[in-house]
Amino acid sequence: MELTPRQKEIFEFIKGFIKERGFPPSVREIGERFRIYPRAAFDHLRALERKGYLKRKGSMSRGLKILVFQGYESRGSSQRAGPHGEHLKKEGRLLSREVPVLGRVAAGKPTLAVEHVEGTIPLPIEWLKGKEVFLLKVKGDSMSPYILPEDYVIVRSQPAAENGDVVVTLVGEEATVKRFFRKGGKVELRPDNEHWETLQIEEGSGEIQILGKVIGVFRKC
Amino acid sequence: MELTPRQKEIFEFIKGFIKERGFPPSVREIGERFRIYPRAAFDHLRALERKGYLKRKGSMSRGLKILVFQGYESRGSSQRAGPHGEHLKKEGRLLSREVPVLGRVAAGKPTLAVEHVEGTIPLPIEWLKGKEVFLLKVKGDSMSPYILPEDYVIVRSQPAAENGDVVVTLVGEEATVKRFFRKGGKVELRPDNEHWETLQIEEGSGEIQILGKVIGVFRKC
DNA sequence: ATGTATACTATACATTTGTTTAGTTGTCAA
DNA sequence: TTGACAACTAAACAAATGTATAGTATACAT
Repeated sequence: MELTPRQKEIFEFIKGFIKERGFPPSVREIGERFRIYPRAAFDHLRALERKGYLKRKGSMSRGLKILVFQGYESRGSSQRAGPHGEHLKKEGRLLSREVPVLGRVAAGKPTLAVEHVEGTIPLPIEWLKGKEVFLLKVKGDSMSPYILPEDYVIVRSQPAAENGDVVVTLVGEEATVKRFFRKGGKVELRPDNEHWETLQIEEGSGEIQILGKVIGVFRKC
Repeated sequence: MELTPRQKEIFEFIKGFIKERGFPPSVREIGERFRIYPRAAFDHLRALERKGYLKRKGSMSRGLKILVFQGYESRGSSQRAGPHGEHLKKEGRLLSREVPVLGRVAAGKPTLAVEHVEGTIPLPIEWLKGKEVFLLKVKGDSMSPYILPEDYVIVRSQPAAENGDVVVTLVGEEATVKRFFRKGGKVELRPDNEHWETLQIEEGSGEIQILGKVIGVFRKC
């Protein structure tokens, strides 16, 4: 159920009010803000409740609870409802998922051939929605100073990339993190650190394999 | 200012109430919970406000705003075995904890007086063991390229630092991330980015306040 | 001994606030 | 054209709610 522009306006005001002051606005405060009568504001609250954006608790003053925070749920999307590695909050909402940290990445295998899983780290589930993600502990300083040795990179499994993306690729036996560029028929893997050399490979030669795109960095000092 | 056991009990109830229902309790609801008269509950609210734990907004119904989220002084023990924000694995082992993301940090208060909690992010509990930790979303590029704008820094609450530590300090009204050095009687706050200037302050002048040490960085690309 | 702080009872008052009743106006689809 | 919905006005009611007045009892420090 979508909101009308007016309802959205009012919903945004309520969210902002709570964020700023720590408690929801009263019916009259909403009315004052939009120069409408309490009854009109009240009607809007009922509409917002009917559409599932908030809940009104009985007839309590300021008895509002925001239910929808960003957009909606990705309805019917690929919520990886795996049986393992998920954490439940008391209410039952998913908040984090155990993401595997891969040591070495096996050659040949598509993406997640789990030769060496060094452990797992819980990550916020919002950052993983609908994605197949793994972590990699970075060894070299080829992407310094953007990514430093010992950093964990959060990698989204995907077999292709766009110009400028930071990718994890399998060159020979080793997994490396580089910046990806395609120029004409050639693929370039550029390090951010100038002390390292750019790799140039013919496209489609099969010499490299893109494992995924770096969508985050995790540094534990 | 420490809370009495009774005040702590009531403060915990208020925090739990907000977390569960989305809005603060009324004076009478507090009274009913503890079987005391509205006036007694009201007195407790005034005590909690006087001690800086919450703020009452005028005479508005449920006009409460929590200011202090994590325990009091971390004198001695620290492990906040709070009932909220923790995730349990199916076997019952703790793996992650919801860590608050602070927007602005209030001046004056010891360490953890919080103006705006923008949300929470689950972090691996092993990284937080025995520490009092919060997150801060970085705004400027003064620590670039080590820390970039929009990065989250993981901050361990502590009132002092050692040379070379990256710290979060309160200079005037604003919280800034800089590298800390002490030389003779002067404190230096150096940015990694040369385009920014080093701040020099007399030690013990009270002009700056160390909020904590950066123990991690979180980048969502 | 006196003052201050905590923690409460009991009643009362004045708003604040959610909600009701009773309508109007405009849009848009069946 | 009829009906549903959105978006409102205007006034009123009853309940919820913050707060004041006026006290009691206990603990602790000066």
